[in-house]
Amino acid sequence: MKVYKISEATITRLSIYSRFLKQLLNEQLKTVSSGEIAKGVGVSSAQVRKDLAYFGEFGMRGVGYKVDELYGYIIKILGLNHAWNTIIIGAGKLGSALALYQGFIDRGFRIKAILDIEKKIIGTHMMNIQVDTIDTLAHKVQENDISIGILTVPADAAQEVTDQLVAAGIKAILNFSPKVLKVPDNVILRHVDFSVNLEILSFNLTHDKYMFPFRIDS
Amino acid sequence: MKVYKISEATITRLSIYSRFLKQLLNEQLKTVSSGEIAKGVGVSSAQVRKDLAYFGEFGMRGVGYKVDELYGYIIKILGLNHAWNTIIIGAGKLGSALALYQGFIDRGFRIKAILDIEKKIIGTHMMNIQVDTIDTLAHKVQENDISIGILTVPADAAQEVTDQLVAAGIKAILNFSPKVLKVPDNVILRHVDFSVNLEILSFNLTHDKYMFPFRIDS
DNA sequence: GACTGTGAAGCCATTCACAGCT
DNA sequence: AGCTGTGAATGGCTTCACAGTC
Repeated sequence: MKVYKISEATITRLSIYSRFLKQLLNEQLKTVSSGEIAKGVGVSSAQVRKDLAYFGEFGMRGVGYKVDELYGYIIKILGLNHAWNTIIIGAGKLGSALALYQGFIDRGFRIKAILDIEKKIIGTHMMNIQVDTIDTLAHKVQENDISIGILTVPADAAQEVTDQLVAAGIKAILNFSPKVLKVPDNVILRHVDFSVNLEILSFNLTHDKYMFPFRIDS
Repeated sequence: MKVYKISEATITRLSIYSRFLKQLLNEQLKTVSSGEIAKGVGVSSAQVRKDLAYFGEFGMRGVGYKVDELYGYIIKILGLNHAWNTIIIGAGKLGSALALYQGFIDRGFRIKAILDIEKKIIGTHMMNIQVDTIDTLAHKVQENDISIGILTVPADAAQEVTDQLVAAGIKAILNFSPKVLKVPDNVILRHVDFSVNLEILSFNLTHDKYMFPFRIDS
């Protein structure tokens, strides 16, 4: 049996393809070629075909892919054919922005709890969820069968909250705090770092085209 | 003259190293080895040395790096030795979260304007900035010497606002909307996509360890 | 002895180019 | 003729391993 190692880049693109296909579905298109997908999302057509080929043969030679079928396959590959329960820790501006983010709901991510330590936030409502205290964390995770924790706490609280999530049996964490976190091997961790993204822009604005023609000290 | 192509991964790590070094500075540490940096941020020590070696010889064999010096070099490499003026388009929850984000201010990113189309938001204040209408965009960009646009508008408005930013002479865009944007070659574009990040977690939770042992249709 | 800087090797992802199917 | 699926080639990033320096 052939075993493929799928790169993160491939998964990222699959997610983008699926969003593009959804748009085509809304426009009632029946079939689409790898070249059209490529053009729509800004990659090469060979890349599109390679990405899909890891998972099966979804296309028809000479024709392309059936939009609805391909969309269904990718949703299944991404594991989005069922809902995921999530918990948000940190009910500040960012936490509430994420709680209200329509994109999550559209893709089957359900926010089952929002926690904070700030007394004046606790008890307020976001969507139809009441913000609760951090010490209910383990209870919430277990009671609601939560797989994914979304971290929007300040950097200095991030590792402690992470440890609590891990102890509560969380399976994956999406970290928005500007802090490198340590988790055990069996917990999946991703980091969305706003400052890093701006700093990459800063680097590119400063140096143009990623080329560094001489050493900084020369 | 040797010309290096610097990878985005290297730049990302430099940004992370600099944050770690700042922490060491606060702790009054004088020197640090590549191994200690590596441990602190979760990469290999060879990786740390390679990343730094693209830009110069900053270390002392047998000793390590002087923390304050190295921090200064990286800040300069990243182009953070001066301030960057930015504009936020979209004053919803996410836009205001970013406007108030301390991490941006700490690293020298100044928000000079916040725009929206919603009548009831326009005129309100965030930090000490008054939210203004979208049609002041070109004027704001030019008047305030703005290099970076931060996009937090809904997907269906994103390309139109992008075109306006480009026309106004923006140099770089950080896009938070779930939309693939087209910009000319001379404009730098980055995409922070919340849904994609959650969907990568979903994929990993579903398939474990990135291995795909059989085709989806087998 | 400790740690940097770096060429070489190894590994992984993307692109090429074409055989094969409709 | 058009488009997929894929082995081979290419290009790029990371790790290895060690000479060089303090």
